[in-house]
Amino acid sequence: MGKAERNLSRRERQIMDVIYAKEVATAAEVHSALPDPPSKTAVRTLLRILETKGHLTHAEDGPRYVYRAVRSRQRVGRSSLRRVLDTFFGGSLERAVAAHLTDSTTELSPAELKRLSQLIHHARKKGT
Amino acid sequence: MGKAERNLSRRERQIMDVIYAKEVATAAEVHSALPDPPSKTAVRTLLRILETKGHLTHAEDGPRYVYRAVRSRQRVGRSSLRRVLDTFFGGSLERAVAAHLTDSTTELSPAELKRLSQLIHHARKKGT
DNA sequence: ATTCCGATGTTAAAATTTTGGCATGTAGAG
DNA sequence: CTCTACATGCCAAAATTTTAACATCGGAAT
Repeated sequence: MGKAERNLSRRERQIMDVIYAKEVATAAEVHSALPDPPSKTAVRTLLRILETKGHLTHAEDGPRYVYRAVRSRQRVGRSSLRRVLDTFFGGSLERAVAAHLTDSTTELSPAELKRLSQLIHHARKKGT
Repeated sequence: MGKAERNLSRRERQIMDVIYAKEVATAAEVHSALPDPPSKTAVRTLLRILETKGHLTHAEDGPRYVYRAVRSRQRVGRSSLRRVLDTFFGGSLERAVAAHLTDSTTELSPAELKRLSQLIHHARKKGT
């Protein structure tokens, strides 16, 4: 998690999360995806603030705005993942994967496992 | 990330992160690990608040308190990981791992890759 | 054309968060 | 024993965050 994300307030972060998850969202969509949502007006205010701070941009879609994150999902995702690894798994991807696999609520399809396996296989070859 | 963590303020979260990363920490340690640290008094106040809210406990070590998280690192780590997967990687572990492996700042030892490989291998056998 | 609906911007009050001053207590050095 | 250093608890001020009322604008339907 980068410097930028660390300085977001709680609501701001919740909103950024919604937008990262959906890639793109209108104020109404953000509103309905928020936990304990405040009024729609309040959500719009936050969206405008986030835009002012440079975290979001919007495009106009007819009468409404469609918001999108400025920093790419890939980029922020990577640093968020790293933060989780560092904070909870001693920086180890392996430990994180182990924890995830043994999580009872996790369901991995055989296909996904296979792709994962190939991924690791590739990395091992490369490293050698 | 569970309901509990979602309701933490920015500073509270920063402090919880420090404690999860170190497993255990004194007020002074938390203070020196915080980004843009406020006064030590301010940190102690936050620690007390977090304890009141049930997120931390302390044990006495001579004259000072040693704080520790109430919810286990494993447990919170799992849900934090899941939140990152859901928010940035469409819920897919595979995509997250792919992103992590191609992250230029990532250094994985051959040994870790091997263990990772075995981990997946196991999961595949089990799933079948 | 007019009205209605739903969108946005502005602004300021309410609530929460964040901070540190001050009082107090205790272990350890001299 | 006394003094110093550093710890804690309490509390209230300062700063930030969060909220929504109100004003406005524009498109769509009657």
